[in-house]
Amino acid sequence: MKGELKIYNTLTRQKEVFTPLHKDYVGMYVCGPTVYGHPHLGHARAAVTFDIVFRYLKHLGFKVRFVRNITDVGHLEDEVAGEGEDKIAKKARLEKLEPMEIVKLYTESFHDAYRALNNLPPSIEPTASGHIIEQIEWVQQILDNGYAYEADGSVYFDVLKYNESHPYGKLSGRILEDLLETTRELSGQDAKRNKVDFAIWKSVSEEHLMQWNSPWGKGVPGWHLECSVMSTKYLGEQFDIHGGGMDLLFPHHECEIAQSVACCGKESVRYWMHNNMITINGQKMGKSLGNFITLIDLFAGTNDLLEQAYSPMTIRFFMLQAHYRSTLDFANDSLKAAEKGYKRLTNAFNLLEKLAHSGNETAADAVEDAKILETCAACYTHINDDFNTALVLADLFELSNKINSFFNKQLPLNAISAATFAKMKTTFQAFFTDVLGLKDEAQDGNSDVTDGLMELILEIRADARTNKDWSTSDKIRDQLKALNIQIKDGKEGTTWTVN
RNA sequence: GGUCGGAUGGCCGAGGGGCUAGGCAGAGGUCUGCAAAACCUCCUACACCGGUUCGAAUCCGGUUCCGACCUCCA
Repeated sequence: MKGELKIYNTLTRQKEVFTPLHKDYVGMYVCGPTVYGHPHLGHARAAVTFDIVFRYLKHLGFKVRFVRNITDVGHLEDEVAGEGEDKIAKKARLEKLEPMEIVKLYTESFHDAYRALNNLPPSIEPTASGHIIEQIEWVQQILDNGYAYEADGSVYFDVLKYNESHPYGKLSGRILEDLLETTRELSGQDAKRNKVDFAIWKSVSEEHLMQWNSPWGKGVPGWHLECSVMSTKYLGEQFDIHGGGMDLLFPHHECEIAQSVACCGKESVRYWMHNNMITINGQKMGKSLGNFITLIDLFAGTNDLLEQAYSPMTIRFFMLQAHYRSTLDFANDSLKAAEKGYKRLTNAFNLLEKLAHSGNETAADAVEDAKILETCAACYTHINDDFNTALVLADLFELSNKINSFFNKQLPLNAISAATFAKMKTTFQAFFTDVLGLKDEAQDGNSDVTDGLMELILEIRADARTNKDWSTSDKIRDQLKALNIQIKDGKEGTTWTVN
C-alpha cells in the first residue's frame, strides 16, 4: 500500500528507488546553518524540506538517525591571503561579544524558528567546535594518504593529485580543466599550489579569537571538513542520505566527497539531495545579497517587504505547495493565498475528528467510495515520487471536499463503507500531522476553559436563535468576530474557529 | 566566459507525448433568519520559431528572456 519511495539523486541526476544500506535503518545527514545571524526564509526551506524526508522515512517505519550540524567555527569569510577571517569571530568583534555568545544567541534563534515551523529536532546536532580533534585526525590521515600538503602552517587538499585517480567534480558536473581556466584569480594568492585546492586546516594569526593547536600550528579547520568528519562519525563511513541547499553543491559537497575518498578510501554518501532556493523578485534570497527576510520578521510582520505577518504554519504550507527542487518565489500575494489554503485544510482536519460513521460495511455509493480510496492511495504515490508534497496537498484538498460534504450532510456518510471511512481518516490525519508536519496553530493557545466558555456562549446563542431573538444572536456573533472568532452555523449546530 | 536549470491560465504553483493537479482571486447557483462557512458549476494555460509523431505544453533543434553555481551562502 505504501509503495516504494523514489528519491532524486543529484549524483546520478535521476530518481532512484530508495533502499537503505542497512535494512530498517536510515542514516541521514543535512548541512545545517552557520550561526552568525538570524534564520531567514531560505533556512526555513531547507529545514522543512528535510523535515519532510525525516518524517516520511519514519512514517514508513524506518529507524532514522538524522544528523544536522551547527557550524560555529572555521568558516572563513574570504581567502585573501593571511586575512581570512572567521565569520563567527568577525561578528563577535563587531558586536563586542564573545564568539560563544554569538553562537549561543543564534543557535537558539534557529532552534526557536525550527520549532515554530514544527520541524522535528534532529537526532544529533553536532557542532564543528566540538569536533576539532576528529578534524585534526582527518587532516593527518589525508596528509598520510598523500592527498594534501602543508604550506605555511595550513594544510591544503591537493585536488590535482586527487583527480588523477578520482573524478573531482562528479557531483556538480564540473570538469577540472574548466575549473582551472575559469576559477576566479584571487588577489595576493596564498600558499596553495593550485587555485582549485582548498584548505582543510587554515593557520590564523595570533589576534584571532578562535584557534586551536594542531601539528601544523595554531589554526582552524577548513569549512568543508566538518561535515565529512561529523557525518561519518555518527553515521558510519557509508550512509544513506546527505542533504543540503543547492548552493552547497559546489564546492562544499564536492569537497566532502573528495575528503571522504582521500581519507577513508570510499565515498560515504549514497543519495545526495538538494533543495532549491527561495527567490525574491526572481533573485535568490541570500545573506550576501542582503535581500533576505528573517523568520522573526515574517512571523511578526516587521519588515518593509511584508504587508502583514505570516504564521509559521502559513510559511510551512507555502513551501509544501511547491516541489523542493524548484525555486520558490516570495510574494505577499502567494503567502496570503497559502494562509487561506492552510486554514481551509486545517478546518477539514478538525471536522474529520467530529465525524462518526454509522458502521455500514457496504458503501451506499460505490463510485464515491472508490474515489476516496483512490485519493488515499494517491497520497502515497505522490509522496513516494521524490516527495511531491504539492500533489499530496492537492490530494488532501480533494479529501477535504468530501469531509466538508459529509459534515454538512451534503453527502451522507453511509455513501462510503466503514472501512473506507477509517482509511480516509487515518490517511488524512497521518499525512496532515505526521508526514507534512502541519498542525492547527489556532488551537495552540486554547484551553479547556476556552472550550467550555465557547460551548456556553454558543448554547446561549442557540437559545436566542430558537426564539428568533436575532439581535442577541447577531450581537454574540459580531462581538466574537471582533475577538477573531468566526462562528459558522451548520445543520448539526454551530462550530467556531479562531482566525 | 564555462556548467546547469527555468519560462505554465488574473496570481502562486504541480505535471510532463493523448486521461488536460491543487490553492488563491473572479462569476453563477444551492444551503441559511441574515451572515460566514461549505458544496456544485464556470473561467482550460503551457515564451517564440521550426521539426518528429496519427497526436506535443510535454520529445528534438534553434531563438529570446530569466535565474543558479563557478567566492561565503539553506
